[in-house]
Amino acid sequence: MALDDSASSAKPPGRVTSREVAAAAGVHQSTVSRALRGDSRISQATREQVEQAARQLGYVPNSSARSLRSQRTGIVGVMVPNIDNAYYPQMLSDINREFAAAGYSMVLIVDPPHRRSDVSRLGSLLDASVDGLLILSATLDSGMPAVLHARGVPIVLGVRSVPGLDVDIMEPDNFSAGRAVAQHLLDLGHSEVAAAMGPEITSTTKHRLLGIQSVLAGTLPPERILHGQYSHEAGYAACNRLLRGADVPTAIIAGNDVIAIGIMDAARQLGVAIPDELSVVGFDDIQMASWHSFRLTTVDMGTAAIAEQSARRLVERIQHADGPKRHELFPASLTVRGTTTAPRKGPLTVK
Amino acid sequence: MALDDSASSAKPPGRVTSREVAAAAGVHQSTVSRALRGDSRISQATREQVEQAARQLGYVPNSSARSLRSQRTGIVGVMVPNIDNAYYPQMLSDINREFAAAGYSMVLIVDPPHRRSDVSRLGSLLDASVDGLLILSATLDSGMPAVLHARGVPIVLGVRSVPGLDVDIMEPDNFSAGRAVAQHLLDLGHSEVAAAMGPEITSTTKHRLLGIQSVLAGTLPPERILHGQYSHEAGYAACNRLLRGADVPTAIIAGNDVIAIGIMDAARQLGVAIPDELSVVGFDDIQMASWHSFRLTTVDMGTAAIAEQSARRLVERIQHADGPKRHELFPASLTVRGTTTAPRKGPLTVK
DNA sequence: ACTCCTCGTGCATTCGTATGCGTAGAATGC
DNA sequence: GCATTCTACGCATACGAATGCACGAGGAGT
Repeated sequence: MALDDSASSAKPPGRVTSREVAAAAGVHQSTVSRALRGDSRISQATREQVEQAARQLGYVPNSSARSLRSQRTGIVGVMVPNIDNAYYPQMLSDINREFAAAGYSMVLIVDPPHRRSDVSRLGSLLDASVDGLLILSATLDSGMPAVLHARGVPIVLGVRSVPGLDVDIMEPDNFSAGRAVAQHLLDLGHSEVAAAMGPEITSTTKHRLLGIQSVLAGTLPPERILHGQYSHEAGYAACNRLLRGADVPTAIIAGNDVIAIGIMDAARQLGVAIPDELSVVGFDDIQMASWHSFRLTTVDMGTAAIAEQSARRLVERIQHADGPKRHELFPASLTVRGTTTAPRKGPLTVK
Repeated sequence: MALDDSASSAKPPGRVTSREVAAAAGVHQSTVSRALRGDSRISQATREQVEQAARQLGYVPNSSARSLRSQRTGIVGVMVPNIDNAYYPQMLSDINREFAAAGYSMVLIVDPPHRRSDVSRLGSLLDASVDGLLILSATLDSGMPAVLHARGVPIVLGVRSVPGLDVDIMEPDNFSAGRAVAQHLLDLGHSEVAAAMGPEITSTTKHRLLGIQSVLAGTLPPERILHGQYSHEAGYAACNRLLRGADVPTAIIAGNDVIAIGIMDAARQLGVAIPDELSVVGFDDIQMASWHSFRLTTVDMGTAAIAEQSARRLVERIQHADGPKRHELFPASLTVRGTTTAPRKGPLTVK
C-alpha cells in the first residue's frame, strides 16, 4: 500500500514529475529515472515498485527536461519544397514509417521555392530542437545545407543533390533516366520532341536534361525546352504553349509525373489524343501514374528506396556524426505504359 | 571592443550559450535573455551590445531549455489517418501555413486506421512535447481524444467529429452535403443508386450517409451501400464489385473524391462511359476533382476553411485553455461538373 | 573476525533559459 | 542637501530528468 493515496483521484494542475513518483514509491528521484530507463543497477523489486507508482500516477517523463539534459530531442526535421503535389506526400509516408520505427518524431518543414535564402528561418533549425535534418528541397544554389552542416547539424540530402558538400546524399540516377526516356522516344521514331522540365536550379532537372540531351542532341533545340515548377499547373500551361505554337512536337518529355499529368490534362482538353497524336513521358513513377486514367509511361526512380534509405541514413548519421559520408545513386528503370507510341504523321489539329 | 575575441574563430564543440554571450557583452546572463526577448527594462545601449555579441558568436537559444522553463514548446501535433491520398496533404498545406504564421512548428503524426487504441503511442503526446494537437483522424469510437482532453492537452477536432466531447470541433455539414448529392441524382432521374462510402466509424461517412438516405430512402437499399477505406483502391474495388454484380446501378455516390476517382478509374478500365453509362459523385472537391481528366461532380465541403480555422482555433485554445468550446459546421455546396447526367436506359454491358 | 568487493540506492549537480526579487546609481522632488 | 522614485541591471533559483560519485549493507574470501 502506498503512502500517497491520491493515485487516481485529484491530481495537481501541473503534470506529474519523477519526484512525485519517487515519493509515492518511497525512493529517490534518481532511482525513478534509472528504474524507468532500464538501468541494470536497479533491483527487480524496486523497479516494479517504481513502475507501479508511475503507472498509478500516470507519469510521463517531460520531454523538454529530458532533451535539455540528454542533448537529444528525438525529433527530426524533414524539408520538402511543397506538399500539395503527389510526389512528396508519397515519400513522406515512407519516410515517416522509417523514422517512427526508429523512435523519431517528424517535424514537417515546408520550404517553398520562393522566399529562399530566408536565413532567418534557419534559427529554428539551429536551436537543437531537431536531432537531424532530411532535406528534400535543396536547390543547386542553396547555401542552407552548407550552413547547417558547418554548424554541426546532421543532415542528409534526399532526391535533390547539391555539389561540393561533404554530406550523405541519396539521389536517383537522373542522367541515366534521362537517357532512357530519350532513347525510348528515339526508338519509337520521334524527331520532334519537346521538354517541359522543372526548375533549372534543381539537380533533378539539370541531370535529367543532360541525359536527355546526350541522346537527343539534334532533335531537342533549346527553344523547345521549357522550365517551370514541378506542378500540375506548370505542365498544363506548358502543354498549351507547346501545342498552340508553331512547330508542334510529337512527344513531350515532362520533368516529372506531376507535370506529365498536367500535360495530359491539357491535351485532353484540347482534344489531342494520347498517345496517338502526342506521346508523353514522365519521371518518378508515382502511384497516380499507374492509374488507368493515365497509364503514364515513366521512369521508376527508386523513390521508395530513397525515402527509406535516406531516413535510415539520417538516423545512423545522428548516432555517428563522424564516419564516411555516402553518396548513393539509385538505379532508374523505364516503365512503358500507354502514353507513348510512334509519332503521328501529319500536323496536329487542336480543338 | 569585446574582451573575448574568439568571435568568428574556433568555437567550442558545444553550442554557444547565453552565458557566453553575456561574458562577451560584459553583462549578466539574465540581461542577455531579457535583451534578446525584448524586455522593455533593458536600455537601448545594452540591448544593442548584447545583440551584437549574440550575432558575432552565432548564438541561438536552446529550445529545450526554453521549453523546460517556459512550459511551452512551440510545436503542435497534427494527426492524420494517412498522407498518401490527396485529401490530407492538401489540408496539411493550408494548416502548415497557419501554424507557421503563428510561429508554431508542426509534427506530423500519421495515425492509420488499423492499430488504433494503441495507447502506448499516447506517451509522446502527453510528455509536453507538443503544445496542442489538431486531430483529423478521429473515429467515432476513438477514446484517444477524450484521454488527451482529460489530461489537459489542448485539442481541436477537424473534419471528423466525436460525440459527447467538450472540445472545439470544426467539421463540414456532412448531412446537408449528403442530401445535396442525393437530391442531385434524384433530380437527374436516377433510381438505381449505389454508395461506396468510407469507414462506418467516421463521422463523415455516418452523417453523409444519413443525409443521402434521408432523400433516397427508397432507392438505396442497404445491400448497395458499401464501406471501405477512403482510398483509390477501395473505390476501384467497389466499382468492380458493383458493376459486375446483378442489379447494376446507374449512379454511384462515393464517400469522397479519392474513392470517386478510384471508381472512375475502374469504370474506364471496364469500358463503361462516364457519365453516359454511369454517374459518379464525390465529396470534398479536392484539386484533382477539377482536373480535366476527371471533371468530377462533387461537393465543396469548405475544406480549406476548415484547415485554416481549425489551426487558428488550436492556437487560440493553447493560449486560453478555458473559454467556451466552439462546434462549427461548415457549409457544403454542390459543384456539378461532368460526371453526372441522366441515367442510361438499358442494362450495362461491361467489357 | 576482518578486509574487500559488489550491489543497490541516495545525494548533489548539471543541462540552458526565464524570471521574481533585490539593489546600485541616477534622476527627481522639496 | 537629503529623501524618494525610477531605471537598469545582477543574483539566485526554478524548470524536470539524467548521471557521476559517495556510501551503506551484505556477501565472499582469507
